[in-house]
Amino acid sequence: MDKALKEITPKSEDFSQWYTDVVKKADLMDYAPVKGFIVIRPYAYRIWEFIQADLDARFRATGHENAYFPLLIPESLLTREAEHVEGFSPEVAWVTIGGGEVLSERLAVRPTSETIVGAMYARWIQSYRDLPVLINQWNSVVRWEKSTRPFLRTTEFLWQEGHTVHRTEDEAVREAEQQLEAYRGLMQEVLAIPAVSGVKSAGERFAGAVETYTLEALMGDGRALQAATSHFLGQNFSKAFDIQFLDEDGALKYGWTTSWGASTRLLGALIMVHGDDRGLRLPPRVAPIQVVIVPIGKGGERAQIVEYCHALKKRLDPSTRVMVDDRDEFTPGYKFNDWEMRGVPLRLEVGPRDVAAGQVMASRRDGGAKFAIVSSELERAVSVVLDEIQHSLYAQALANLKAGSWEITDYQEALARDRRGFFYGDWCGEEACAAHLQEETSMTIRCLPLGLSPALTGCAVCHQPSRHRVVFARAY
RNA sequence: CGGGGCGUAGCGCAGCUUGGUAGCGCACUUGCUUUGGGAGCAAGGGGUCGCAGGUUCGAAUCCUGUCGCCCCGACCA
Repeated sequence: MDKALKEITPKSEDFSQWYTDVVKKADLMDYAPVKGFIVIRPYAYRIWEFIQADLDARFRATGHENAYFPLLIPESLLTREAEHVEGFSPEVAWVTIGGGEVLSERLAVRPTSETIVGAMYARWIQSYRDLPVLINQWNSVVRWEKSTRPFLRTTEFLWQEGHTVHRTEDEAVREAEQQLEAYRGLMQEVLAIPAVSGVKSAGERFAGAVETYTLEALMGDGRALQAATSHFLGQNFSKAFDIQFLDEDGALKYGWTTSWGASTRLLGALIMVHGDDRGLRLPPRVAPIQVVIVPIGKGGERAQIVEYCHALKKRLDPSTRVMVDDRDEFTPGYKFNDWEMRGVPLRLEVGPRDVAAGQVMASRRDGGAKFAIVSSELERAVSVVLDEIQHSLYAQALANLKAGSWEITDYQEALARDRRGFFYGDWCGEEACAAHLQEETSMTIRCLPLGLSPALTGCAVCHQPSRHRVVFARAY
C-alpha cells in the first residue's frame, strides 16, 4: 500500500541507508567521477541559494562585503602558521605541474583561506583607520578526507568563509560571537533547526584558533552535527602574516582576527533533521517549490481543470513559489508520492468535485489529514499554512532535541542509551579524559554550551572535580 | 588506513557452481485506453558483461593481475 517504503529504506531500519536513499531519490545529488566528489543537482542547489541569500543579507547588515581570493596557495604561505599547517596538511591536495612543467613551488588547493587572506591583509592594512576589515567570500575548498558522505563530508565542498581584522581583542571576540548568532538565526528562522551554541574544548578547536564557537545540532539518529563555526584567532595569524597597524597612540600593533564559515553540510542537516520515511520535508522558507497544485480529471474535463489550476497559481504568484504539475504521463497518486519525497510543504489537489464546490483540497507535508480551502480564501490560507508549517517543523525538531538530551554524571549512562543523543555532563578539563572517552565510546566533547556552569557532580569520565559543563555526543 | 560489499542496458538485479552466441524488473520511445494515493495493453530501442593478460575450438562464467565505487569504523567542516 505505502509504496514510498519500497524505494526509501525506513529511518528506523538503517538511518544511513535512509539518508543515501533520500539524497539520491529526491534528485539532490549524484556521485561524480572522482571519489568523494558529488554533483549538487538543481533542486539541492536552489536550497543552497536560499541559504546563501539569507546569510549574505545578515552579513551585509553587519557591514561585511564579499570578495574573492584565489584557489591556489603557495606552500610557503600555507605553512607559515605552525598549528594551522599541522591541522590541515594531511588533507591538502597539491598542484605540482602547470603548463606541462614541474612547478618550482608546490601549490595547495585551498583547504581554507586564512593564509592567503592573511598575506593580502598584511599589504592592505597600515593604520587603525584601515580597521576593521570585514570580508566574506563564497567559494569551495578541498580537503582530502578518508571517508566521505554526500553533503556531510565531501572532498570539495561549497561554503562561505568570513575573515576579519580588528583593532582590539574585545572587538574581535564580539565579531566572532556576532557571526555565530547570524548562523543561529539562519538555522532557527530559516532552516527550522535548533542547535546548541557553545565553544569548543582546546582539543576540538580550529587549527590556529584561540577560541572556536560552534553550533551543534542533533540529527535523527542521535548523532551530533557541527553546523557552523566561528573562530576568534587572537593574534596568531596577524603575527604569522605581519598584519600590523599604527594605532592612534603611535604604537605599531598586531591586528586581532576572526574567521567563520558555514557549508553545504547544512543541506545534510536539513535532510537529517526534518526528513521522514516518505523522504524530504522542507521548511517553506528554503523550499524550491512551496506549493504544488495537482490537477485531477479525466477525458474532456482535464484541460479545463488544468487551466483552472494555472489560474490559481497566478493568484498565488509571485509571493509564493508554486508549481502546477500538469504532466500528462503520471497519475495523481504517483505525483502525490513524488512531491512528498521531494519535501514540498503544501499540496493542493484540484478535481472536478472541487471545481464544482469552489474549493481545493490541501495536504500538509508536516502531517495531518487533508482539508478543504475555500477558493476565495486561497491566498490568505496558503500564506498562513506555509507559516504554520515553518513553525511546526521547528517545533518538532526542538521537541526531538529535547527528547534526545540527557543529564549524566558518568559516561556509562550514555552507553546505556546506545550513545544516541546529547549528553550533558561535567568535565574536569583534562584532554586525557576527552581522549579516553573517545577511545572507549567514540564520543567527543561537542562543546561547552554558552551560559552553562558545571553541576559540580564531578567529571563524567574520571570523577575529579568539575571544571566545565559540556555536551558529549557522537559526531558526524 | 582497517573491516565488509559490489562492478553484466540509464537504474536495480539474475546468469557464473557445471564454459556453448546475454536475460528479468523499472525507466525510455510510439500508439490506444486511463487519471481522487505510485495505471493497463500492445509494439519497440538500448549491453565490446570494470580493465588487462592467460587457459580453451569457444570465456560474463575458470585462472592471474589490476582499477574503481559504495557502506561501516578510526581521523577530520
